[in-house]
Amino acid sequence: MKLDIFCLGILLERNYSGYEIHKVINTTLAHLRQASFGALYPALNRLQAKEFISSEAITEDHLNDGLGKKVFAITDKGRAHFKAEIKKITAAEVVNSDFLSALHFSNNLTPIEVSTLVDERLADLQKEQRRLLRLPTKEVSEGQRFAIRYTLSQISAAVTFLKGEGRAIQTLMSKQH
Amino acid sequence: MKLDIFCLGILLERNYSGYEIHKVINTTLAHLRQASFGALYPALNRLQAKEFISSEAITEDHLNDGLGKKVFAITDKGRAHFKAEIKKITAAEVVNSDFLSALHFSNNLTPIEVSTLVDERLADLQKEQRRLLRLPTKEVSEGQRFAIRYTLSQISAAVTFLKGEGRAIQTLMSKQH
DNA sequence: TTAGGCATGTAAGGCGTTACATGATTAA
DNA sequence: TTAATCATGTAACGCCTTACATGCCTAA
Repeated sequence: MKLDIFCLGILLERNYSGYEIHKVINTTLAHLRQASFGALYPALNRLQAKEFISSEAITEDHLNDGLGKKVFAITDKGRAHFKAEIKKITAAEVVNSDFLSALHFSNNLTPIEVSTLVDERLADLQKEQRRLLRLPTKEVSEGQRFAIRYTLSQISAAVTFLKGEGRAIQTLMSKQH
Repeated sequence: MKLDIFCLGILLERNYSGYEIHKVINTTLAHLRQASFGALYPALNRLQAKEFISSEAITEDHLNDGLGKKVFAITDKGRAHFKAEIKKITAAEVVNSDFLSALHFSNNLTPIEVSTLVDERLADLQKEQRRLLRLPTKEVSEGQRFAIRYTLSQISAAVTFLKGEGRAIQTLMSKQH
């Protein structure tokens, strides 16, 4: 899902400034995707150029140079565009895992490097698990709860696997050396 | 992990042509990443320019225009580069799920569209599960087995979740309409 | 007063995909 | 002979990250 469309989806809920959208994506929606400012601001400007969103300047200064806080609202045209685009999404997922690739080639790593990698991944997973568990479950849609629970089940399986087999690989790797 | 480095890792095992590397990545290593020809051939040419790999022409014709089958072999310089690069990999993973994003915003979809999406994802997961189970477990390194088993455990958890809660969401979505 | 968060934006570059272009070999 | 698979490559474009540039507001 392109960032442009993702932003429209967020603005469906309520109005946001660009800075706020960045925060929402990278904190409460971090299980779906990430977004940097360098991608986000041009995306919002494209959406506005296509009249999918409208903006209202909040701070009075810098109106000419485009700076100062702006709050965006989705337009009817934007809502229609979002509904059309989300229907095009298929179940196909793109895989690209540095962690698994490193482990696949792990006979080029020392047992210590492997176990560090596994431990770091475990720590990241548990941090993400805590984040998701802190998220509000009231006042969110069924679909939002679904995405959270799905991710939690994936994390849970990964943690279990790494705690079990992750420990075992360190012993096995040691024997190869 | 950049495609260049990934290719070096594959060539560590044995010599391959570009076409064969493409096949290996997109079939037996599909749980790690994908690669298109448009990315692969320039990557191999870059690696050769840096003397990380060497090539031997197999077919005698088209030697001048760069066409005709070539088989690549990793050099000592390439081996050293790979070992240095794989050590740099951290446990951080990038998330970007169209499937989950669509479900997050699924109040803009009909119950039928949601259930189609879930069913397609389930079919994809089960197809991938069968592929991984058919993969040889002998003659592969401990790390390779680890990556396969990790992915299988993730798929297994996803299938269980979608079969259980995935059915439930269809009922819940219907009530919202 | 200074560090950190709020706020917007541009420029360069990285890494990839899709589509196109070409041609050989092999099995039905 | 024809379709599929083998085989290599380029060009255009998409979408993103990192780094840079600027400046305000607020609480310790």
